[in-house]
Amino acid sequence: MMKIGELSKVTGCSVQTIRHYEKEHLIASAERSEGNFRLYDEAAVEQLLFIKQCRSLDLSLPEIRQLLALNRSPGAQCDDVNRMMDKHIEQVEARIQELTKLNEQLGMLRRSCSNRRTVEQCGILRNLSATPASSG
Amino acid sequence: MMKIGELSKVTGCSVQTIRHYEKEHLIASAERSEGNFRLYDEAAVEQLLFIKQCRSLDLSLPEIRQLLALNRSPGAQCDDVNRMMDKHIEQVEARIQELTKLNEQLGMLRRSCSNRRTVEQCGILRNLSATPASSG
DNA sequence: ATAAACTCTATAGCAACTATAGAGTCAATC
DNA sequence: GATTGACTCTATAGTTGCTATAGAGTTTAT
Ligand SMILES: [Zn+2]
Ligand SMILES: [Zn+2]
Ligand SMILES: [Zn+2]
Ligand SMILES: [Zn+2]
Repeated sequence: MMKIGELSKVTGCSVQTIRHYEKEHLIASAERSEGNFRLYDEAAVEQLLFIKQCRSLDLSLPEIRQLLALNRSPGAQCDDVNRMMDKHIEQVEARIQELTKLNEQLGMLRRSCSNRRTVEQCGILRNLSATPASSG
Repeated sequence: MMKIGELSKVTGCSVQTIRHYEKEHLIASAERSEGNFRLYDEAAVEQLLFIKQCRSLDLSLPEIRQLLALNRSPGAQCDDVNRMMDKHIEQVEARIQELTKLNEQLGMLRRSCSNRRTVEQCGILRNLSATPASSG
């Protein structure tokens, strides 16, 4: 059994993050030592690494909670997992599109200014001030 | 002079958002009526539209505050504006790259499961559980 | 006995809002 | 003139996934 500091080192999650996950019910309340310190075993390490892996894929804590629940009910079908992943992928792709469009607009705006002008003639500020044209 | 509700309608910013911008010093404290209602003129409309335009480009409130300050000091050079825009564009591009990579990983993961399996054999959950391989 | 290193709980902060509660204002109707 | 309804006011809490802090207790070493 290890204390929270060691679990933190082993998994690369900060101590506060681990406590945060406990509060959010992503990991079970740990056993406690006589002095009220949290005690963890190998299963906790694995679960925390699972969570970390999910977070690196930008899955939300509620999504991870759902995956963990499915993981615990082995009779369940994969459909739920797949639906969630599809939705998540959709959102990531939508965000990429948004940002790509944004990037184009920023590029155009940036090109409207050359250095060594004073702000009065600044194309950037002028374009920002202009009433936004119809988006066509 | 108009009250906050009309300013909200004209600009498409919510009433709370307008009050929030005031608290954050993006717009000046408005004049008040006898009954303590905020009163706005056309200049307020324009400034709010400027802010809205900046927000649609994902500029942060501090960045917008800086642009507004530059806008008010006409002798200033464009360099500051440009530096900020370049940095902002950099960050947007970095985020796009991150998300694109993420999207690839999610796609691979998603393909590791076909429907109508039970969770025990689920490729997604198994891959999430596996200790993350070196990223090569 | 004392210090260092660790842990505990509870709370506040981040970003840019959104939502709510409880109270006050204003114009119109009965 | 009392009441309704629409509007506004301030202050506060919630969103997301943490991070940082304060103040106290525990453990280990000297
Ligand atoms: Zn998601
Ligand atoms: Zn310029
Ligand atoms: Zn920025
Ligand atoms: Zn599956």
